[in-house]
Amino acid sequence: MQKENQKAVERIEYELTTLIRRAVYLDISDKKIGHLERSVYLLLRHLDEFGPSRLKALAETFNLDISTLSRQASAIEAKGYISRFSDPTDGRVSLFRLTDIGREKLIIDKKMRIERYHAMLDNWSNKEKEIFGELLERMNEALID
Amino acid sequence: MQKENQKAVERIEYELTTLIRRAVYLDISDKKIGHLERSVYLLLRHLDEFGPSRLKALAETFNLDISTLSRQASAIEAKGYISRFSDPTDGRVSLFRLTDIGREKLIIDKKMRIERYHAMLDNWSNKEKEIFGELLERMNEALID
DNA sequence: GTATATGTTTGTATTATACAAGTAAATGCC
DNA sequence: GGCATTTACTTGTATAATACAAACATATAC
Repeated sequence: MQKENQKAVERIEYELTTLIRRAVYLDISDKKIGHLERSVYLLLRHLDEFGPSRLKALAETFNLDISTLSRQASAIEAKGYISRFSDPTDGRVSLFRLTDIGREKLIIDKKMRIERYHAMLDNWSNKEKEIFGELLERMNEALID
Repeated sequence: MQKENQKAVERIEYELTTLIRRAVYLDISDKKIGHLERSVYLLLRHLDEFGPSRLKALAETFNLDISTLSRQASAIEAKGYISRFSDPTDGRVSLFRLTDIGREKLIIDKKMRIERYHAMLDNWSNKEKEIFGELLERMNEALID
């Protein structure tokens, strides 16, 4: 029993490292989904889901340095996908929110991504998809220290 | 039914992007597992599993440019984890194989990684771990174009 | 009202990467 | 059997993402 368990965990370790390599590649390559870079997609999605946010919070969310987020956000702002406004209660803080264009871009890309997943998981049963989603979510919880 | 399916796929898309971000971070951060960088770990593991390999094949395996692999392999060679030998049937080809030190390092890191997964998945049943491994493998197959 | 703390931006260095040019070896053709 | 072409790899160069540190702006505490 312990041995079975051992094998299963080894398999998860193996498959996860492989998955990360392939999925990241897919995002970078020609076959990349949609128009938004991975980092942009994630940032827009976060703002869409959780509402306006400031740099420090975004940096924590994505486990990146604030300076990195500062540049990313400026670049995305320059593209017009997000806009900056001052926190009325604290003049130091820049808050970012999705623009209409940004939301539009996000919706388009999200749709394309989800369609690609639909196609990839074509031959999976609904039950399998549900279980996979659930286990991924639990894995993600486990990944937070 | 279709709607359920839709939701499940959306969840998979969401959880996978999150998982990639977190898992990659974990590899980079202080909490990183073992001593080997992600790229080194993957390369050593590949040589261990599939035997000696040449640059071109490694580049294809990892979806990276040959020049990138050339530098990576040289760096890993300089550390003494892999060694280079000439293909006896083709003088242009450099083949790489694990050294004893490299194998040792790989085993240590693999053990640490698997232990971490064990700890993270502590409260999963064996059945859940098995299913997750299986679904990840199928996902990986689906990710190949 | 000054010292300190906080939020962000900017300067700089590092790393991973791709693409292009160069080098060495093999293959093909006459 | 020697030259042209192809193949495998290395090296030069550019770019992008990142972290860390310094600078700057605003807020808070005493």
